[in-house]
Amino acid sequence: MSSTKRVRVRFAPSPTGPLHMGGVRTALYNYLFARQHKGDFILRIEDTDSNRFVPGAEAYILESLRWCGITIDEGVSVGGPHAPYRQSERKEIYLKYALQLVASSNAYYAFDTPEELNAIRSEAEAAGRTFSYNYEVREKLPTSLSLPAEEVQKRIDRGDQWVIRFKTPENEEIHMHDLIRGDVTVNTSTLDDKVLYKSADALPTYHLANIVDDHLMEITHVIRGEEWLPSLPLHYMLYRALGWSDSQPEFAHLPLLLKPTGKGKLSKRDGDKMGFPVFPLQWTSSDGEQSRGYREDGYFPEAFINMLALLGWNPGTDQEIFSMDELIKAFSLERVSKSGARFNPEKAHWFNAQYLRTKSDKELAELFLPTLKEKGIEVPISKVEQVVALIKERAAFVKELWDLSWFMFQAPETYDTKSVTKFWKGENPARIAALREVLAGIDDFSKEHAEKVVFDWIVKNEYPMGQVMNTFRIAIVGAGSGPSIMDICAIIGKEETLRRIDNALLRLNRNETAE
RNA sequence: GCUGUAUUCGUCUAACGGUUAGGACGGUAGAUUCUCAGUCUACAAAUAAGGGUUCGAUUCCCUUAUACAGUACCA
Repeated sequence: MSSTKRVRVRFAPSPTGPLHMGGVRTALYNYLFARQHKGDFILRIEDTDSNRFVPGAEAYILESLRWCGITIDEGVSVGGPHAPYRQSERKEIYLKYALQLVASSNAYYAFDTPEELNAIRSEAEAAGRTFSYNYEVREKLPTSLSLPAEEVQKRIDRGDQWVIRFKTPENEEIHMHDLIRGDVTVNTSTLDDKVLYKSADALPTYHLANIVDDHLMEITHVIRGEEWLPSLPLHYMLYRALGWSDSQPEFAHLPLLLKPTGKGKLSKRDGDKMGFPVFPLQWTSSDGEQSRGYREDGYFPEAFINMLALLGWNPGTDQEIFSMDELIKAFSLERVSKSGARFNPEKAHWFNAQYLRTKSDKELAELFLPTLKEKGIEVPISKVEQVVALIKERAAFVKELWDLSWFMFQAPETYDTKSVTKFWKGENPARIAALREVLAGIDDFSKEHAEKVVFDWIVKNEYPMGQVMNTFRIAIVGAGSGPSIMDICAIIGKEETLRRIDNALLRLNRNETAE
């Protein structure tokens, strides 16, 4: 188990579309494992299915990893000693190994066409059976096991299409070990003879390419999604048949990410339906359909990563907020859960709020500036910092900052009807008019001082605090929300405070409300 | 169907045979003598079911149920 070999892991997505958050988590766990062991994190692109290739998908994967702070040591985009790292550019490597397997009787040629197989499958299905290409049928179908050698050669020479299938042994127990799940045993008779290589496009299938590349690239740990667990026996047999058992990597199969409600694993549709992103970055498919991304929705990459890390793994302590460096130190495959994790968008939201409040006022002010500019507001950055300091605990996203603080930058143009009918009545307007004169007499307009003066005045006159302050708030903000009223006044200044009161007095006493 | 994997509060999870089954998100209530938000405090909330093994099972074994995955010349 313990090896002195340098740890090398790989993330091997196939470029069939945008990388979904489950894929990002797989990449993250690989990355954390590599960093923790001072090993290498390799990015390999598994594009052996030419039919499913999607332009832009590879660039998307690269940009997603970059945004998340997952850096690639070796692989597509950075190169390395085992280049190329794109399987389509390695296609001439694989045939040799497929042939080697045929030569050692671990594989055989099969000449069935996809159409023929489909026909056999539907026929079996109609009869209530399932067709499996295995030890029971391989000698009855057109294969190099049933056909005479000359016939096989003739067909190949003639240019007939063929595939090479793995010759799965009959009735053998394969004992496997998984770092997360422990020991798993499977009987080979339940398996079928998987296609390893296809002449039609001169490309291997996933299984062969994966094993060959992992071996050639000296991968020591394969950390991948649970959907691969069923093919683990095949992979074990492949390593054995190729004579590579000694250097076979260790395996860890990660639990799946499930949708927030209902059945099944998280899918692209869920996000659109339930209002949260399933992709790290925004993605527009070829048919113009757009999917939102965590980045565009305003998530901080640190928050996204933190949330993802804890979905299926836990440190065994109560700590929940982790920087990437802390994750690298704390991560362990042993503490990865065995069962699927349902994704909870509310927790993602909470993580972002946590990260937002750890940002300095200066950082947040700078992030806020573009929005202000868009609204046509030109104010010194120092004022933006003051505002942000006051409201950052109320926000989860930078984009919420404006709704939380617009009244710090401009006077209300309308007044919330509900608040007005509740408070702008009786003696309240007259009290506000009187308060205006009190405020006009204050020189030190700091929150602390001005607030003391106002409160003293209210107490002295035996006014009801709530009535006065809420009415005051209507004049300043136009609605019943926001930070402490004197905090707002201190920021907008005395002059603006008085102006807003005058304006409210004028308009509200004429009965102008939001309607 | 078959094969495999899994199963603790609504959700993410802790407890590596002995705890009043812990924490977090979300929820509810109270406090914060100006609102909303926040914050603080409190509360509600779980071992899928049934058999074993054991002095003692969330923890080990078996059965059932349920969920998920795989069952492609896709990855």
